[in-house]
Amino acid sequence: MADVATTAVIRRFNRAYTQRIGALEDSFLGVGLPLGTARLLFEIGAEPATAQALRSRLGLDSGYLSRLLRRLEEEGLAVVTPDPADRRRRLVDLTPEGRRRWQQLEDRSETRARQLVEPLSARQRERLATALAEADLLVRAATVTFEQVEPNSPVARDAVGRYFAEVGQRFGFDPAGEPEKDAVDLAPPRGGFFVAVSDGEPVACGGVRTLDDGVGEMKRMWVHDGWRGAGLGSRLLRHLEDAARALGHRVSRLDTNETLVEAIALYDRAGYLRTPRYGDNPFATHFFEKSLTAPA
Amino acid sequence: MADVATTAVIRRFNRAYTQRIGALEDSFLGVGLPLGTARLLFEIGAEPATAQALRSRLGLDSGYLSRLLRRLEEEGLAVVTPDPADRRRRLVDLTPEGRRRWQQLEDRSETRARQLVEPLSARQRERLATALAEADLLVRAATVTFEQVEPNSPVARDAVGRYFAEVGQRFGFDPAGEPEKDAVDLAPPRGGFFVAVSDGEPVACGGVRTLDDGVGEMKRMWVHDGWRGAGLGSRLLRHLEDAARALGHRVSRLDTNETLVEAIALYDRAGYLRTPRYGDNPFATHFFEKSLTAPA
DNA sequence: CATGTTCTCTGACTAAAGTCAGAGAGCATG
DNA sequence: CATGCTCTCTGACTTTAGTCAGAGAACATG
Repeated sequence: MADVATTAVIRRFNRAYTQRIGALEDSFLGVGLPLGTARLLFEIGAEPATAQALRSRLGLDSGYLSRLLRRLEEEGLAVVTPDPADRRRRLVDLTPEGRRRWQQLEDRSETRARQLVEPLSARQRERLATALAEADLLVRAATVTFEQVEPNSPVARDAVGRYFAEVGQRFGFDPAGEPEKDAVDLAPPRGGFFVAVSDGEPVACGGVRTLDDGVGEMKRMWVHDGWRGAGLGSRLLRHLEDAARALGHRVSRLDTNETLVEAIALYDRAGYLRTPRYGDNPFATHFFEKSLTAPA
Repeated sequence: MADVATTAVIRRFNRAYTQRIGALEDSFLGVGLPLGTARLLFEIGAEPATAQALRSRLGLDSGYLSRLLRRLEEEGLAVVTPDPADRRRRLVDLTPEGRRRWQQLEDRSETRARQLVEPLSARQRERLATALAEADLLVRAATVTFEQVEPNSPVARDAVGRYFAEVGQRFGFDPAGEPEKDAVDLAPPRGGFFVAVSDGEPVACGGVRTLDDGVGEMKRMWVHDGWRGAGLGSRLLRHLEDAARALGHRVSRLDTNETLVEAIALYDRAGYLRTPRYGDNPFATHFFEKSLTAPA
């Protein structure tokens, strides 16, 4: 029933908002380009890329994209050059004139947003910003997905690097030698590593490895601090548990440091039970265990 | 600067939200109708209407709408009949089959919304609902506009009826004979009456009349109780002051009852000063006055 | 009841959006 | 270096979306 209420609010909001802000989409109009072309221009401006990447970002047919690019070229707004690394591919970027047009789109969008809040008082604007930021966080968190990656892939190293930085700061964890072990332990066939990426930035990660036959361990669980309180941690944990089951684990263990109180609370909530020390992690002060076969 | 922050939040939200929920728009797809046609179907289903009303709701060209309607008719989804009251007009409604399709769109939208919140915990859903409801209120309030109407038009009577109901309840105001006076006092050339309508419902109203040469009075100021706290009251007041200036008023007066504490606070904030009783309104306990010519 | 107005519809367009089937260049591999 | 694969491009479409200029019926008014 909370469900029904929530979806009703969402839908009510959507109707009203898109009607009023759908106007924002119109901001793509009025720069003398048809919508599709303007959207492409905007996307290139946000991040120059290969034709292929643009196609997947915008979900376009390759023939169609080709024509749109031609049009932008003709208008002197974009340049398409062969990628030196692979000359089948094309690199697309904006010309100075194209960037000027892109800035126009930006300005237009900014103006619309300003017009929207213009009738509101400072306090109301603040309330609106707070509400939208909260909604933004929750919606992003709800739609983020966990991808399995190699532990030594760039995105994984990025995420784990942030994790190390944080635990280094909080309880002096020393990561010496750890990445090398992870590269084997947290990769198939005896482990797995997962990251959640939003807008190109890692926002959470975690891995699972096999300790013993049927016994696994969760490692490197981390959630971006701007993303805490949106349920990413428990989703991550559930995801890791599924992965552990797929690896044949019947029991899952993990350790943590007493300074990570949010993590400890999370493990408690998720049904992990305190257990005596296992292993020789000198930084761990708390140890947990959970059966993965018990009925939820 | 609060401005910049607010617009940044809005734009960040828009990008993320439309990307994820823009999916919601897709819900118009996949029912075997092109987007425009589906949108029309949806609109008819929400409230059957004349072709004219649909045209203005959706902003369509009359020739285009005509063709879209023809298409819905051919597919057996809608019926178009002459309006008995004016046989130039056409009434449009859905057939049972059309209503079934409409329900499909509804279900699809509901499903999307449910999928969105599915990964969230109950508490997070509640937070999301609260945040979106707050944003919804503020955005609606910010985009509502005041329209001048005749004091005895249906929409004005509706709004004033709600006002009377409320002040009747709060301090026993008796509206006997008032509507007849309003019909003259709050209409051009010596007055004006304004309502704000959102989704077909009046959400605020207020009028101005001429007491004396250069002296006006604000009357019937009311804000829907679901809409309080969003700044509608002060916007309404500013709007009425503009109208008063247009009528040549240099001074504006108003009275109110002590039970209406929010209204009193509003008048204080807006620069109205307490003044001795004027007129013979037996229900008024507080009297205010403000110069409309003084520099803001 | 003549005249102007309102409302819907049709015909005749144009531009945008999107699809599909190759062609051709460039790369990767055995 | 032949073969298959990947990536982009072109040509030849179809469908949507939207505009514009009347035509014709129905209403409103003097």
